[in-house]
This record gives sequence, structure tokens and C-alpha cells, in this order.
Amino acid sequence: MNERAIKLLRSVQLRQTDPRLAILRALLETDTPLTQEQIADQIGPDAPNKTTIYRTLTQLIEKNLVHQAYLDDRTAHFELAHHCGEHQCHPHFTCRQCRKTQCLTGIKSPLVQLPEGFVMQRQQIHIDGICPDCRTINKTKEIGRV
Amino acid sequence: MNERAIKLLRSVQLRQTDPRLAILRALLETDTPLTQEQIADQIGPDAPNKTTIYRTLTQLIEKNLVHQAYLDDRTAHFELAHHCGEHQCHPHFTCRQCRKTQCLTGIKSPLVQLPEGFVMQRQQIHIDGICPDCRTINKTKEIGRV
DNA sequence: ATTCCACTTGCAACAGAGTTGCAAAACGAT
DNA sequence: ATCGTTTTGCAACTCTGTTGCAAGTGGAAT
Repeated sequence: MNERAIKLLRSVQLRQTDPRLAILRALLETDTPLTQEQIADQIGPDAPNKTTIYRTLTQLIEKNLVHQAYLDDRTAHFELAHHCGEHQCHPHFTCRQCRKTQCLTGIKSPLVQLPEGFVMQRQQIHIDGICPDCRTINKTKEIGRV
Repeated sequence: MNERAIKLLRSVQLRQTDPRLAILRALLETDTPLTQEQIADQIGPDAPNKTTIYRTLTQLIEKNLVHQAYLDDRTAHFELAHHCGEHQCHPHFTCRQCRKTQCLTGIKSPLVQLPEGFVMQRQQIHIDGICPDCRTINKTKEIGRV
């Protein structure tokens, strides 16, 4: 992971620093969009200051290594952009029950046909519903009740 | 507009109060998702307190009259749900240049095919790019430059 | 290896959106 | 008109994210 983080930083000509490597490692290790706080938690007690995390993420977004996902809990989530196509990020799914969000990277979805005059730069899809885990739990409960 | 606002409140058994009617009128009068602040501005100097606006919107969401749209400026936007299908809201378009958001109500877009085990409740699509107005302005500038 | 300077970091203080507790006011059923 | 419940406004607060500034660091040049 560290190798890949170093490569990523080199590829966009950013200086190699501990905070940046730690943040990239955190993003590389997970497959869900993370908040600043989740990134800090994942790094542990030596996590960089939150200001540094935000500033680093902003730089990585400018370099197009990271995308920001706006989900439905008014906190910005960040993820590596390596699964995204030119005009479309993968869809996100948020479970209404357990509130967890996951990326649906395996799915292809058509781009919306925009009316005359609009230029599309990026399409994001956000779905909410019940995830398989919660659904199974619910079913089990129902059976128990009968 | 006031008639419709009154009807809407009746239909969900909420007491008829000035703040609620004013908020509903504001939403009925526009075709873009509004923030709390925009709702207050549109109502004018007699706008209800922001706490009241938020609480009212929360109630209207519970009654399913209003939807919350999560756009990319970390402020919640609200709109009437009357253009939305069961599993899908209309897509939203935000212009990167003028930062305005509009609803694309005329457009139909297919639902994403979720993997086995997921249950979809609502799909939201958010697109950003350049809106027709800004595109025209840009073109005019280019011509001027040549 | 050392020097040097631009780039980075951490801290503290701040800004803006949204929430909560509580007392006062208003709705609407009787 | 009365009365209990619901609603409202205010102030104080929480949380996410930002800014200014001084101190620290990477890495290119020597």
C-alpha cells in the first residue's frame, strides 16, 4: 500500500510527507467513501491534524486522484477516483437502516440524456434502500415473530 | 398558491399556521431546490425563524410532501416531492460556472440494476457541467477573442 | 553532508449550517 | 370563551469545515 501511495504522490508531483502517505494509505485500504474523521480514526493516534487532512484532500481532488461524494449525512466523503470513468463515478448505496454507504463499482449505468444546450461533466448516482445484511436480519426477525 | 398550500397541509393533517403556509408557498413558487436561507429570503421580512423553517421542513419530509436533495455545496436543499416517482426523483443539474442548480423534470432515466440482495427505495441522480446560459456566454467571449 | 527556501503542518480561533431546551403564543376542538 | 396540545421564537449550543500564522520539513543546489 505504501508503495502505491508513494507512486500516486510522485505521479502528481506532490512532496512526499507522512501525513499525505497516511491519508492515501487509508483511502487505498477501504472501498467506501470516508469522512475526515474516519480517515483520522483509521490512521490511528498519529493521525494528522484535521486541517492537514482537509487540505491534503483538497490537493488530491485538484490533482484528480480523489473524488468527493456528497451523501446524505451532510458530511463530505472522500474516495480515490481510480474506479471512475470520465463522466461518471460509480453509484453509491446507503442503507437506511444501518446507515452504511458502499460503492457499487461493478455496475454500469447509462448516462442521462441531457436537454439541448447542457454539457455534462460528471454524473453521480446515489441510491438508498436496504442492504443485504439488514435485509437478512429483518427476515430472521420476522420468522422469529411468527 | 395559497389554496394549494392549504390543501397540502390538510391532506397530511397538519395544523394550518402562517409559517407553514409561507414555506409551502415558497416551495410551490419555484422550480429549483431551495435552502433554508433561500426560503426565508423568498418569504421576505416576515419569514419565520430558521428553527421553525427547519422543523417545518422536517415534518413535511416525514409526510412525504417534501424531498431533501443533497447537492454539492454542503447545504441541504428542499423541494416539493410532486414531480417524483416512487423510486426516483428527477435528476438535478448544477452548473460549475454559475453554481445554479435546476431540476430536470422532463427527463426519464432508467433505474440502476442493483446486485442481488439490495432493496432500492430511492435513486437520485446529480449531474454537473455547464448550463446553456453559461455555455452561450462562453461562446460569445470566444468569438470576441478571435 | 550542509544550506536554504518554498512548501507543509499544527494550533487556535473562527464561520456557517443545523439542532436543542424552554418559555411564550397560537391552533382548533369542545 | 376555555383549555390542552401543538407550534413558534429565541438563545445557546454542536458539528463540520476554514483561515491566519508561526514553527517545522522536504528536497534541490551546492
